[in-house]
Amino acid sequence: MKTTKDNKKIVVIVGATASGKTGLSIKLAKAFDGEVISADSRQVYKQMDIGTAKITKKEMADIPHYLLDVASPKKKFTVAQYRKLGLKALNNIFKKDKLPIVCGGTGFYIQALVDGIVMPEVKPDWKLRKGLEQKTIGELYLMLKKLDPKRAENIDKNNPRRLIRAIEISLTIKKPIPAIKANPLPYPVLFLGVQKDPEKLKKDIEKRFYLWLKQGFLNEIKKLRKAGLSWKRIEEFGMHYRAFSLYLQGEITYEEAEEQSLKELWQYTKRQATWFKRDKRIIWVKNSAEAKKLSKKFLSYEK
RNA sequence: GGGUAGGUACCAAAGUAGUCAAAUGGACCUGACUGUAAAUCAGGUGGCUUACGCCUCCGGGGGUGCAAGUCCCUCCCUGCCCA
Repeated sequence: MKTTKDNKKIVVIVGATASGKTGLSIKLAKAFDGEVISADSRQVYKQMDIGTAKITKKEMADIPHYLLDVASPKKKFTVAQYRKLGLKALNNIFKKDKLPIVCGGTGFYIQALVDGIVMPEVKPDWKLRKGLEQKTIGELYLMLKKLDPKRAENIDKNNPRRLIRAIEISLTIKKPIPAIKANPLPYPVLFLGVQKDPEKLKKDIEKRFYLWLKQGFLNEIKKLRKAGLSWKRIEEFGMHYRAFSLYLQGEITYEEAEEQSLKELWQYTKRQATWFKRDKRIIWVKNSAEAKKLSKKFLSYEK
């Protein structure tokens, strides 16, 4: 089946980590002549393969993939860049008359791309941040209120990270702050969610985690270090990257690192679930057959 | 056997007479998330109740006292030190 120029559609695959999104994306891509746009905030980085469960060349089975390895782990990658590159990839795929399959676990990225958030690119200003970090959240809030009353209205007042970023943005793009407006893609989108029994999911996460370790996850971290990343930066990647950085620095034991990783991996899947739960467009499927059926139906009608 | 420190809610750990259903951290649950998102943040976590409130609770038992997690006696248990 082929999509045609005037029949542009998008399939989105979401789900928890280790739920089987990747496998499904390949199946759908093969069945419906698609190409994959990854939506994963850590797989965008080069040199982070094992710990991000990045799809391998072999697994790709010649299906083109986008938004993988597009950034240096030294530099911060943001949603704004994701959206920009994602849009480009989308057009690329449409140009080839193929079906774009957006697949990943970073709900925020998917939202930015598909539902559209217009945002100017603002690079992190480390000096600024360092200064702001000294302030209390009350002070930060007041500051933001002065700079951008509108943004201050609906920001989480207790969240220093968001406060700082908001200030940073309004300071560098000067006034007036562009109202962030939703700018959804003008194409029909099918949202598929890969569902897995929680018990099974937990087991699979664990299994995959130990596989990473066996595949040399520790070496991956060491390589990142050699490439010049600070421990602090590696810790920012979170979860097992943080836990094992701590271990390699001698701050916690290996066992503690394992335990902490597993714990945080699970907490992460719960956060993902919370995020996806509220998106009522997502149709939850239990297997690829179901997904194929739904996709077929979705793709068969003309726009 | 002697000495000593301790036994507090799922865990760790404050509290040493009233303002304690009991600080704080973790874990867990629920949730927010339109600019670091694998990040960050919020709320909840003895029982019943919409709520006011009521009941149960700080190793066991017994006291003192208007009032006890907090004081006294005793028993049990744990750590450490000396035998």
